[in-house]
Amino acid sequence: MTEAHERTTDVAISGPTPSAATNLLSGLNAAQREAVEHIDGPLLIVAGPGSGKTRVIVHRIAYLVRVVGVSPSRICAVTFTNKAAREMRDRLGRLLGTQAERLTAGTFHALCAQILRRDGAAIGISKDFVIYDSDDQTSVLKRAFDAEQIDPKHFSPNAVHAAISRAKAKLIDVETYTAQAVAPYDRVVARVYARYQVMLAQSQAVDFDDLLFRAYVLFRDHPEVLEKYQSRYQHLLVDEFQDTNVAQYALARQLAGRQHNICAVGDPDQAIYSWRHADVRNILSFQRDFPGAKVVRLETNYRSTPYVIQAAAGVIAANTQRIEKDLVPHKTGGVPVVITEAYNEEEEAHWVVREADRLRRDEGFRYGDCAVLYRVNAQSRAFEEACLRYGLPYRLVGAVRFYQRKEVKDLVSYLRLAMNPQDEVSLARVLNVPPRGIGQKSADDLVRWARELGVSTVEAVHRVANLSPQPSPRYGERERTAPLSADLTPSPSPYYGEGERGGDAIPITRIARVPLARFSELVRALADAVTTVSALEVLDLALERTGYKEFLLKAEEGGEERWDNVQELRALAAEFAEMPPPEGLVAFLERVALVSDTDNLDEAKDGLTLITLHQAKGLEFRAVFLTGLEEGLLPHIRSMDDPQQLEEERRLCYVGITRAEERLYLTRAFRRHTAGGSMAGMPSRFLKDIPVTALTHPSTLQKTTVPEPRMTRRERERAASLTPGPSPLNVERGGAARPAAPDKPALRPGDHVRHAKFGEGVVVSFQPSGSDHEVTVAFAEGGVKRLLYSMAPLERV
DNA sequence: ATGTTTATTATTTTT
DNA sequence: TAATAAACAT
Repeated sequence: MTEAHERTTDVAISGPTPSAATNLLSGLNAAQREAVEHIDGPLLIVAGPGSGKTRVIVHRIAYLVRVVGVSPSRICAVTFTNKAAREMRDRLGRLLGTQAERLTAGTFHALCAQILRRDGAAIGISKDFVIYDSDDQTSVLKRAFDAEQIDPKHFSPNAVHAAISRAKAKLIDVETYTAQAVAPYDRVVARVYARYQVMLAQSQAVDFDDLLFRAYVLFRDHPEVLEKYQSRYQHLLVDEFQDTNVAQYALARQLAGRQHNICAVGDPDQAIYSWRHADVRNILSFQRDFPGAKVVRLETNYRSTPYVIQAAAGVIAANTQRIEKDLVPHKTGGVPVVITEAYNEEEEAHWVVREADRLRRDEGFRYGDCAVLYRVNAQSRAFEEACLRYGLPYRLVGAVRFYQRKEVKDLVSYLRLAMNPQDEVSLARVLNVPPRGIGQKSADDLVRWARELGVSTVEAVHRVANLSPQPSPRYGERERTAPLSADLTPSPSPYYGEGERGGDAIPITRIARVPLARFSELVRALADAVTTVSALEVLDLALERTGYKEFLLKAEEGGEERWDNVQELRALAAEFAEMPPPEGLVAFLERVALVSDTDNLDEAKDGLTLITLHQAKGLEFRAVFLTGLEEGLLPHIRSMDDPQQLEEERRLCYVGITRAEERLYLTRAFRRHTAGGSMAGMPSRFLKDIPVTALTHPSTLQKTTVPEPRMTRRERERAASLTPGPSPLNVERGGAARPAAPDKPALRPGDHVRHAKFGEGVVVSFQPSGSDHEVTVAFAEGGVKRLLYSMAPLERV
């Protein structure tokens, strides 16, 4: 590559910079430079939080391209989320321009889907295979239990599912599993596993785990295919390496080939997905499997203040199974970490929301600079309610996932069915949606009949439809028919057999024939459309022919909103309109299956972010509220009896703390509503590992003291009863309870008010609530709202 | 085929 | 407790 060419493609160079190399290395510290400049052979980057990891990755790729002369199309970067892949490409685009588009960047799953789509035929995978998500998996599993006559009350389907998933993540196939299964429980799992795989094959489906497993098998059994990819990708990069599983690591090794140009980036202290079979030991294996690997440690933290770093270091240092790693703060100054206790989760939420509002008002923060982190999704509720009450905007991440919504799944199922009518899960889902007179009874009969004939369910649908060339106009009329088996040639089913054979003939006359005939027509029409029109048009055809819009809007419960979701899906489908008929739909379905909701976090909107600790990985915020620091919640009760899991909880806490750039608040509730009652929880053990020096600041009134975890529950109760006064809400704001907003006159029911956001309304009630007043207002538009008097932007009209 | 009652079960969830 | 699924009755 010539110097002149580099100049023209590099948007980052604008001055008289001597060369691409100097330019790409400037502004990097010594360790970062070392990582960027390493070209040949294995490289392991151990990158602490906020150490400029992404910057190093992006610069290293740019360096390979611009200085070493590697074509971007010969570099493969594997990330853990689609969002991370997109970010990487975007940032690379700023260094390389349009060239960056030729880089392969994606998740392991997306990459494997692509490989299997292209070369899966070698191991018997159809080009039209469908990807089953966890809901789909559950429904297959249910049928597998049924077929194996295993009582789901006896063996938890969830546990069996987890066992199968774990096996796949460890590259254990059905045969091996069966051979190893000795204990009665394992034998049950083995049976279900076998049946489950057969059912997936029958539907031409693969699940998430299969994407990895099958790609591995393809490479293992077909060296010529592997060779193709090995020679294409000269350089391989794996991000978030600490959270890869055995299958993913095996794939990485296969792809790295003999050249061993593999760069793994990770941080063992941030390994938080072992429950999804990630194995931190991959980091240790890396150095064994790639002897002579260069190891670079990035330990300078550019994100957080020294106070935050101190707190983080204190927490993580208590882990025993750990490679010591220092975090050196680059920033100076800052504000101490605040620890606070609220009486219950409601007050915890109020306190947090108020403080976030104060940061915005007094300290130049935006709501979007603040995030509330919690261990379990259930905690989000209190914060959501508090935000609503204060009229504070918020962004709730990943609560109801877009692609899990009923309406979206329904329509996606129609598209999948259009593409691949063998897809049993999708067929079962849409058979009677919207209701078309095919009830549970008819559906069951249909499926039983299909089994008996050894054909797929769609095939059975078509056959039923053909039974009556001129469908009787009156549905439900029972007529005698000629024996069905005569022209239907039953054949022994490879999947269902024995038990069902020789039983009574299925009373096919009772099957809702007319609706089935119409459904058969619909499936045919959709299947035809697949090859002739775009994904969007297929979707619109499905919408039109099913009357889905009317169905949604009629089914009241938030029909409008659900229709909006459909529109959103249409918008996504429109993005694939350019592609020729079958590929567009395939690509669309793949995107739907492999894209997570976190990707759609709307960063444009200003609002307090409510997010789980797991989802917060990789993000950063100026102010972080790490909530629910109680024994049983963080660490979670289900992790408390296992030292390994306990260490993971600690890492989770560490991840949370290190999201903070400037402000860190650690909150807990003395009492919390949990399953069936209210429990007083002890302060989290992690709190006592936070050095006092991170908490104290001479000029701050630190009302809350460092927690005393050794106090018994009784003592706590007593202590609480002795101080019934001000809630922590007021503690920070002057120490004593004070009447809320004394400058405002009280409101009375019947008063007319105007709210900044909700418009005009009438006061319904005005009642004291703690140190404040709760105002209930009926707004002309926007319904009845409960607001906190001191907070709500209300004025009397 | 639909609404009503009872039963069940409740970590995290990048794909 | 509370949310949802399955079973049940209408």
